[in-house]
Amino acid sequence: MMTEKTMTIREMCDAYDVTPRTLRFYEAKELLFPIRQGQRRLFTKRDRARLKLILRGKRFGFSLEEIRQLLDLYHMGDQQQTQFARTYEIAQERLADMISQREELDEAIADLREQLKWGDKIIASIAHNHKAAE
Amino acid sequence: MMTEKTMTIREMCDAYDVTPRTLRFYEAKELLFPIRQGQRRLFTKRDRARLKLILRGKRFGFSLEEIRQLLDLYHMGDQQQTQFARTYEIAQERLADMISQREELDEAIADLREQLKWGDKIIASIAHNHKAAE
DNA sequence: CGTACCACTTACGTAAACGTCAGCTTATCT
DNA sequence: AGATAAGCTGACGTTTACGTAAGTGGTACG
Repeated sequence: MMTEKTMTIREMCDAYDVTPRTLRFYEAKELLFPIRQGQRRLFTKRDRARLKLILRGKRFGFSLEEIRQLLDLYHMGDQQQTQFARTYEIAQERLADMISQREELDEAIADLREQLKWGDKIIASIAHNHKAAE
Repeated sequence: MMTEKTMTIREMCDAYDVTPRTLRFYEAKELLFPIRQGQRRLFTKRDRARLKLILRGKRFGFSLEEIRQLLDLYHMGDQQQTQFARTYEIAQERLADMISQREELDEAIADLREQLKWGDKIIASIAHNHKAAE
């Protein structure tokens, strides 16, 4: 049982391509909970997992507040079950969101592929001008 | 050939669930180009198509500026081909983005489904407490 | 022991994406 | 004509998600 490999703020920044400010900001917003060694922050495996989810959430256009709610679900080992039902609901909504988002994404990809095909034709017709053999 | 059914700003707001301010803002940012009848804006079919894409883009976490570039592609029937190559590149990048986002989304959905399964177990164990038959 | 480096806190600044309010037209109803 | 409603143009306010700078504290190195 390795005693929890922690990382400094700079290691985190390098590993996840974020700024120190960002990590401190996330801590202030209670998205991360690095432990302290004196003043210094030490990020645990748990923080790293959460950060990954945060960054992923952002790419999907979720706000940090929405992400925080999601994180509560992903973690809630120690939480009271009082609010469990509510969190569970939220999760199901999010799941539905994601699935419909995926459908939309599929559409968008198809659309864009169409456009590109159209673009290919144009390029071909332009290339036709200075058509050197081979 | 119906002479282009246009819509007022309010009709647009109702149809797409946005505020007037939002539509004016998008016009200012050159995302929409409603025609004018005196002062009033009249939104054409083209504007509606663009708005749909804008809203979709937002759900994917694109910025309005990124969306504007995408829109340029979707439309460019009248554009000069001078910058076509560049736009084409951008489109390909976006396509790649979307595809990788789609993969991530699959992952996220799978993860969340796992969590929910786990949640089901908890709910079951809670329900076990006040287990009234039927 | 000086200084170079990291990290920390506090605080003000900023870009994006609208919200909100005031004051002015224009069209419509009565 | 007066009132009501819809729309318009500034212009300033707000929230989110950080950036940036100023000043402080620990510590490792020559």
